[in-house]
Amino acid sequence: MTDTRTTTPLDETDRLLIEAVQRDSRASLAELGKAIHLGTSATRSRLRSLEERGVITGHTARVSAAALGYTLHAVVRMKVHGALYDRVADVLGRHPQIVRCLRVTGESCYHFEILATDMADLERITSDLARIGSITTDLVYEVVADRPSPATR
Amino acid sequence: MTDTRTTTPLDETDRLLIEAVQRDSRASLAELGKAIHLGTSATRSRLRSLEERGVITGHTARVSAAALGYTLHAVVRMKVHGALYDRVADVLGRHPQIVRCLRVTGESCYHFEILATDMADLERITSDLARIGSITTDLVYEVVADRPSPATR
DNA sequence: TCTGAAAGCTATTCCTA
DNA sequence: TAGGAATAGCTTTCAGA
Repeated sequence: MTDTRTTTPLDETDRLLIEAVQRDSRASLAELGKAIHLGTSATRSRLRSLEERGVITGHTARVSAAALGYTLHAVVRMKVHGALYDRVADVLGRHPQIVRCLRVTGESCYHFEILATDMADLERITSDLARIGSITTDLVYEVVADRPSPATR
Repeated sequence: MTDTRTTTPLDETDRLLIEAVQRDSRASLAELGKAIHLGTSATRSRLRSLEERGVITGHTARVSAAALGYTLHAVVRMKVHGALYDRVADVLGRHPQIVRCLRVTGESCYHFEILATDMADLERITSDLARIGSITTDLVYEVVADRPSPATR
C-alpha cells in the first residue's frame, strides 16, 4: 500500500523548495526560485521532478472547517472484530466527512477524524462505524497544531 | 482560541471555488474560473475574499513523509496531570516532527501525530512528552484516508 | 542541471455595467 | 458583483553550456 520506490535522494535545494511550496503553494515560480536561488526554468524542472517522483503528492488549500459549517470535530478510535478492511473502505466511501483514517498498532486498530454539522450528523456517521467494530468517540476542543512535515534538518 | 467570527455566508460559487482550490491550489485563476463559470477578475476577488475572511487559511503542498526520510509515523495519546497548556506549547516548539496536536474530551486530553526517522528518534520525542503526562504510543501502518473537508453538500 | 531569451499566457488594475 | 481592456509580469520552450 505504501510506496517504497527508491529514487534519487533529495538534495538541500530540493528540501528548501519543498519548504517554500509547503509555505505557499500558490507562489509563482519566480518567487519559489528566489527561495532557492535559482531561475524559473530550473525551479520548474525541480518542482516537476518532485511531483513526478511522488515526493510532492499534491497542492491543496487549507480550509477552516468551522467556516464550512462544521461545528463539531471528533476523533473516533475503533477496535475491529475480524479482517474488515473492505468494510472500512465502504464506510469511507459513504462519508466524505470522515476526513482522516489511520490504521494503527495497538488496541484500537483504526483512528478516524470526523467533521459534523451537529450531534445528529455525528451520530449518523459514528453509528455506521459502530457496525464494524467497537468505538470510542472524543470531541476535539482545539486543533493545537497542524503543520507540514519538516523537510530540512 | 477558535475564531468564531460571523461573516457573510458562503454561496454555491464560493463552495465550488473552495473545492477547486482544494483539488489543485497551483491552478491558475483562469482554470479556477472555469470550474465556477466566472472570469479571472471575479475569481480573483472571490478567492481573495475567502482568504481575507479566514475561510481559506493557506495554500500548501502535500509531501510524502516517507520521501523525506521519516520511516515511522506514530500516534500518541496523552493523559495530562494538571493544567499544562504552556508545557504542551513548549514541547511543540521543540519538536517540529510533532506535525499534529489535538486537545480533546475524554481520558486522553491530547492526541499527537509524530514523524520519526527511526525508533531512537521517536523515543527522543515521546520521552519529552512523557514528562508532561502519561502516554500511549501506537505506530501507524497506513494512512488510509486524508482528504479535504467537504465544501458542497 | 542550469541559464537566458522569445513567444504566448496570466495577473492585475481600473473603468463600466 | 461581474465583465472587459491594457499593462506588467510570469511561464514555457528551446538552444547552449
